[in-house]
Amino acid sequence: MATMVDVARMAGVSISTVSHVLNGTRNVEPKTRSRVVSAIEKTGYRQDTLARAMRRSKTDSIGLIVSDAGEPAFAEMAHGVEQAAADRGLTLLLANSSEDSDREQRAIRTLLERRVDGLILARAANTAPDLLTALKAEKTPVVLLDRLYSDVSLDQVGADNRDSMRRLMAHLTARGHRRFAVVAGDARVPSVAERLDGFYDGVRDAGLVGDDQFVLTGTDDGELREALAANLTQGSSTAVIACSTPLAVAGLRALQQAALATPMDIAFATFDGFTNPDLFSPGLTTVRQPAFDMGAAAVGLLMERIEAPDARPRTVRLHQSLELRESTELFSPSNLRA
Amino acid sequence: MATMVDVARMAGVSISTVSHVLNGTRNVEPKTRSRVVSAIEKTGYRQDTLARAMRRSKTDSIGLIVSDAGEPAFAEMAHGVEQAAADRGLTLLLANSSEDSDREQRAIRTLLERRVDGLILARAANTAPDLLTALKAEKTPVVLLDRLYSDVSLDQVGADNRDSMRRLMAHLTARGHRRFAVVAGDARVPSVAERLDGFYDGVRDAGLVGDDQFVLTGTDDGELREALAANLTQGSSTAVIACSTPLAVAGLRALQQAALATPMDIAFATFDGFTNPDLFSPGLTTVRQPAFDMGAAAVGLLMERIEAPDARPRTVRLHQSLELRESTELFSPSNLRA
DNA sequence: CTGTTAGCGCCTTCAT
DNA sequence: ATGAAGGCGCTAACAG
Repeated sequence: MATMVDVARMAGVSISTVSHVLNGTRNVEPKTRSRVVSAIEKTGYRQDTLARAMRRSKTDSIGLIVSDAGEPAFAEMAHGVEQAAADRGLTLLLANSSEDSDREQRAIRTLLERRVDGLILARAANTAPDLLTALKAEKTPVVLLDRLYSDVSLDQVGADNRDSMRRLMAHLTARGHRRFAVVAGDARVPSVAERLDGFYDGVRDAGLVGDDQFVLTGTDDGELREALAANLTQGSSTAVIACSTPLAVAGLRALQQAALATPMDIAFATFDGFTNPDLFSPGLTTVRQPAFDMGAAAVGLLMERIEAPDARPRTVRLHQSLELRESTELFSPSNLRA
Repeated sequence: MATMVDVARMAGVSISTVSHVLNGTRNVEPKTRSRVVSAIEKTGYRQDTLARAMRRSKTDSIGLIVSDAGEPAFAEMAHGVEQAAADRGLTLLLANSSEDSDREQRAIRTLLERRVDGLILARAANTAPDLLTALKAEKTPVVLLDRLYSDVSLDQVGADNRDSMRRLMAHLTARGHRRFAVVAGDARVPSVAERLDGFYDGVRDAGLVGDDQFVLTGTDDGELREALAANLTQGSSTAVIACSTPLAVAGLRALQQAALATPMDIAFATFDGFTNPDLFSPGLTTVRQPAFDMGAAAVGLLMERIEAPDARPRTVRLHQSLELRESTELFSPSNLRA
């Protein structure tokens, strides 16, 4: 592999001249420049990013750690991050913690050792709180993605989970629903907790009692499905809300298991469930997360943070759209009473 | 940030000793080692991967370029690559070409400049053939993923597309189907071409005529959908096969557009369509691609190539499972004739 | 407008 | 069992 020395020798100049035409960092006479350029082509020279990064102490790369690369929402966030990074000439280092705080810890360390210019973290569910404070102590800028904290002074990008759930609840309660089954999942995950807050907002808005509601939390999707099926079989709820893609799957299976048809027997809605909720029968009412844009926004905040390390940290929440479809439309409990 | 010099000074040893305890690369007396270890902890020293990589000319990282990070299949391959890489202590650099050969070119260059130890490429549809030969000239090992060549001496990991399609066809022709609509997409994509080959295999197996079949190729999903809807409205086909996730979406929409119900009016099958094809009504017959395993296998081949640069290139094809569901079961053309 | 030179932090051969 | 020192390829003063 040719180095700058080879180029310099062939062009009959010093390596600093080569460096400067490469980076456009000072004027060089047109004809020497062209000599250098043709020498670069002739030798097939390519910059060694490693040496360059070491010297400049800047790698032009960012790291992204997601908690579950298998979930469509995170895949799409990663997509957005990659795009926004590439647009800015940054390379993306991707790691997956698989919801495991140890793996997450290792990933953080690895990426930091690789001297990424910044780090975007969609943290695992069981991350120890002090990780964040440790992270703040690093000089590497960090942006939290999707899973936010209320009490941490870091840049964050999330969605308006609480408000979206409240809007969904307004829709459902307006149709007469009074008893809900919420398949929430891991309540340690902030986005889940936010959605639950929104749920109780909606319960209160409608003058209902929180204790009457069936809220399913836990990390074992199979157990959640069983518990939901049992609840549904008893006819305890008239509407089901699933809070993620895997839980939407679990929810639909529970409906099958309980032999209930949507929307005739029960209403069904999902948070961030499927990419094409309209293709289901019935079409699924869905709160859609702008995952791609969230990823892109995280890169934006990261860049701003790098520019201005001491600016006040910001939390950005993107709007989720509430898409109403047949799964919550055709049926309302009043039908039953009639 | 502490460096080895700081650690060495604090421990009262030379930096070479520090290096050797760090890498376990030669014996050091237990008590000096422990002095070094505690100095490392006290200083919070962390290895600088950049300097290390430069010196060893080995980055412990691999690059992955996918043609469309938005497609679930590629997201899942990326997931598999990440996992397999992390298991081996390798960091993943991810780039997305968005099916654009220029972006792909740039991504390759970028990753090569970052001196990845190896490169996995799911190439774009319109990649110039000479790119591959150029890539072969590089000393960096390359593995082709999903989109293979028959005439290139590189390691490759794909799926048994041709055979899978043939099996799907056997299933359909056994049920009496004679006229098919295949939503193929971009025929320049090798995996698509392989599936078409398998389709014609199946046509021949059943003693049918290829010219009677309706094969839709092209890059504009909207156009494909319209053309399919037109074909279906005329009742020209009794079974539809969609060759990718976006085309499965287009296909289902075309069915809606033509006001045809599956499986009563028409059979529908998809290659690599949705993650949970059983949740659709009716359940969708699907050839499922082992995307995660393909990604992992690519990392495996890459590692072997790095170990043995001169071994004979291999092409690995993973098995796709044919999942039969109601969308091709309940209806058969003989019903109509009866 | 161009060249010389000192490191960035680390690994590794060569001494001791 | 340990140290000294060269150099990986590059950028950025500092000199002319």
